[in-house]
Amino acid sequence: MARKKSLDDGPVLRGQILEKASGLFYERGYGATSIRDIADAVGISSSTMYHHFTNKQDVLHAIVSRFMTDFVDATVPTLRDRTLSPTERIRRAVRLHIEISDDRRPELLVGNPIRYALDPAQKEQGIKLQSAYHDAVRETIDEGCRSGEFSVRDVSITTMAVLDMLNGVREWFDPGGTLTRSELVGRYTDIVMTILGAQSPR
Amino acid sequence: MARKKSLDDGPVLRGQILEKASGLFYERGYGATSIRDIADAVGISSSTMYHHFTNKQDVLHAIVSRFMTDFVDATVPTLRDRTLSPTERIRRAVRLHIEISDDRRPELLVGNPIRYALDPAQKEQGIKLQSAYHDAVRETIDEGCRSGEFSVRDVSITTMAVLDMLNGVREWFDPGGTLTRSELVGRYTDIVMTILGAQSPR
DNA sequence: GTCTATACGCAGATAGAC
DNA sequence: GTCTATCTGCGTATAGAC
Repeated sequence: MARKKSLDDGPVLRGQILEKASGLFYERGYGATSIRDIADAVGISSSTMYHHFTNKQDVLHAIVSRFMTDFVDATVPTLRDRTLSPTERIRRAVRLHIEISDDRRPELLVGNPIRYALDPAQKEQGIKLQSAYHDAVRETIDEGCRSGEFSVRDVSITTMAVLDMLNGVREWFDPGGTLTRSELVGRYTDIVMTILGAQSPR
Repeated sequence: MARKKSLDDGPVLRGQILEKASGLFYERGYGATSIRDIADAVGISSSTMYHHFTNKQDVLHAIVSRFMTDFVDATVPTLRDRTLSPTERIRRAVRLHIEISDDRRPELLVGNPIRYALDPAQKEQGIKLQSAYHDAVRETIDEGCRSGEFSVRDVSITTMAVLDMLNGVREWFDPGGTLTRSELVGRYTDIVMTILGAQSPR
């Protein structure tokens, strides 16, 4: 207690802005959401927005950047954990990928406008983070092939196929439907293991 | 020859508008492209745009609708062709899916803003077309399972996994890269057959 | 650090002549 | 069927007081 308000409220408000902004971008799209909309949702004036972010693009970038950093931090260490077998690492990554995609769906889907809305430097940063994850998956699959646990014809193409499969889930999975998330994870883990030609299906 | 200009130019101009519009939407995004931008690209005035389309949303809808109709027309008859084995039907569908996605990439990616930019009725039409394709794939896989050609645990989930894998290609495949399109089709066909547990890799 | 007020531009869309 | 001219609103972004 007794923390100074000024040292705390800034970050807190910034977080609130990002939260409301991702929700609005998710619902209406980036282009259809105005700075005023976000300010209204947070309960501040639109000019206050410009005190915390330089412009609307910066808000988008902050959302994407934070999400992707969190995603990489959550997955890459597991994929790089040499105390686990490649099979086990991939199994865990499949679960994490699906769970994070589901937990933070708004932030994730906000990524769609990235193609147009971010400037080259911002886009570059996103691509770097994405590559860190992709590379970790690719190298794990490669390692599994060399150890004999996996068997695939082309590691790079197979990696992209697996990642696209996992990324697609966010577009159609309904958390309120009859298929539970953990069942989905189970099914997808099996499919991924089949693609990788895993020897021991368990 | 000797066709009346007035009977021909309308449709032609409409087609030109759709072509330029999909290119611009693809490059800059739907939100960042104005009616004036499209009109300038075609070489007409912005008000002429409103003679051919009721509004900007209508232009987007026309692009998406035309593309999806063509896609369904190209794939579903093959998937429903009972003179072919399920294996052969899926193989052809994989090829068509990848080739059409590549040939008409701008129109396809324009689909991204659909989530926000189209009204419910327009969205509904798109979903219906998409379902026609998805259902055809699902039923072909199901038929292959019943005939013993395929073996999967859950037909619906496997169908989504396969479709997501195929849809992902458009995001990363570079037609000018070292991997040729036909090699890609070959690799993806193999992967799909692996997922489906196809007996004869042929 | 937050506000009110406002500049400024551009977008979608329409009116009405030819 | 195409144009020129124009309306109208909204969005980003800033100035400057408190």
